[in-house]
Amino acid sequence: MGRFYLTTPIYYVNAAPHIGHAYTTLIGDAVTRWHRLLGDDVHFLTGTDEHGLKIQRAAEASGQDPEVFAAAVAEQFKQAWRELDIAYDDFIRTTEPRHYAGVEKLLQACYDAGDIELGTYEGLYCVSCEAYYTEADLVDGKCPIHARPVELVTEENYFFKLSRYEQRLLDWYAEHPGSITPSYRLNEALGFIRGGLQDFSISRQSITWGIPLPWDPKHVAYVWFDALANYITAVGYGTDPELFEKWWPVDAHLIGKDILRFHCVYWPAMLLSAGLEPPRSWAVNGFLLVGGEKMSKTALNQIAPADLIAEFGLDGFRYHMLTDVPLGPDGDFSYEALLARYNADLANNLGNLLSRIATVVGSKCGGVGPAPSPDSVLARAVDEAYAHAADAWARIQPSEALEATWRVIRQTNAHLEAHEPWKSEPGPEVDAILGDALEALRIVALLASPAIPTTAQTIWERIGLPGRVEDQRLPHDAAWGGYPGGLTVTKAAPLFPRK
RNA sequence: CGCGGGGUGGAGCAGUCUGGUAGCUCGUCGGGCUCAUAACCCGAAGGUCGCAGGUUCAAAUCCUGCCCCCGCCA
Repeated sequence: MGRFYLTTPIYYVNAAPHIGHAYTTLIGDAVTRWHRLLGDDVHFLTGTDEHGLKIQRAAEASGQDPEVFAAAVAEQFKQAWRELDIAYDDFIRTTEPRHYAGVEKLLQACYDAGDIELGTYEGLYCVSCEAYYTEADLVDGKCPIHARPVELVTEENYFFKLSRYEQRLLDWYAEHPGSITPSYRLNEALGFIRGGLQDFSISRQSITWGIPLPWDPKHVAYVWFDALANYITAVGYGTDPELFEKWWPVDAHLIGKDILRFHCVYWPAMLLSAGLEPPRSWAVNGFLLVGGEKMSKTALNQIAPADLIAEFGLDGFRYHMLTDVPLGPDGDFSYEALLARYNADLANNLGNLLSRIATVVGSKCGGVGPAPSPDSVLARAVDEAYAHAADAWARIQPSEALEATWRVIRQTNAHLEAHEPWKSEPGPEVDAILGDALEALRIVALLASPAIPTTAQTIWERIGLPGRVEDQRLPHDAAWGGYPGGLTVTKAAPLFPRK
């Protein structure tokens, strides 16, 4: 029991939500649901990043105020998360007053610490990246990422003196070696730091769509300084000291490998400068690939979660995303994998198990579920699965946790096969076997609920259990023997019809 | 010699740190069952663990060299 604060990146409102956003957000949702089951006081934060030149221009192009433009896209994200049953506790938008207040305080704190200084910057700037490039970076004189022309920009900027933090960051990571997972991402961050850190520009005069610097309002905060701060402004930095005291430092930032540098180098340095603690951990996931190919935003957008949900159900989609895409390496999304996973794990194993149990309980026990036997061989299987799953959830590895959980389902199918209760006359022996199966199913529903909350609740009710799965408490309610017996078991339509 | 990760039966992965009969899921084939969503259970085939050397009684695992793939380099 404790408190658990987890964040997703805040998503930039230049694009509508796509399956890549959904992937990261689903991991956060499942992991925080697990922590709620543990009884932790959970805070799950997501949100939108709404400032910057790209948004300013996109808004102008569509003839809208940036506020209106950003608000519309932010609403799309909220809608997408509703459709995926994302149980976030807070959704921060960088245009909110609380964020302005917090960013101003953070800027001022770093400025007062002497870590922000005025300088001049001239460089080749890509509007899409909101980043400067060197000649060597360019491909055919154009931005290597967007293949768009860069602009020569000269302006007076404020710089954050990141160069002063090289040793402090190395020292901090030496004391917190497990803070970045997978561990090779820590190596990347360390390699980057050891390579020498350069001060980075934190303000722009050329932009109006942003947060003005408190001591020099001609300048607007550079988008990364602004965006990263969301993790503290959302929990009261600058507005509610008591709240901030409760939640900071964050337990885990969920990030993509593309933003490792900003999150694991810039961000802790900014926090140290402001006298705040760095995050406790970062979990870095790879990109979502389609058919093994790195995909563009356009390709990402062509995969509509809504269509997949219509075909496979919300939990079918959630399960696939959490199972087939292990956190760390690049994941591969494919329709074929989704279909195979759905049929094998959800229809054939989990769904079919409930069906066969319900039928036999109906025929051999009059539809009343018996209690399990205390010394069932399944009890040990469940204990092992719980231990493994709990460990995996703690390491933010949903695929591993679910794999451990699904082992119980296979073992329960085998257990039924070994004793063939459908062949026996009703009696204590049959009751014990079916009680064991019902108990295994109860615990599976509980352990799988962070991934497939709706289905877990349905199973719970079909086997006659009262209340909500989400109100159970781990580890107590995952212990063998919790199914009381004497409950009505309902036979109904398959949970996951085969496709 | 920029830094780092990886190459294991058809596919995706574990095992490598702490050498000792190569494990898991899917797929394929055979059998069983017929309670169940043509589902479930059991069994089998299939790998010289990237290549070449070395250490050792014994190497996927340790050492050396090479090939290939990938990530990071503001």
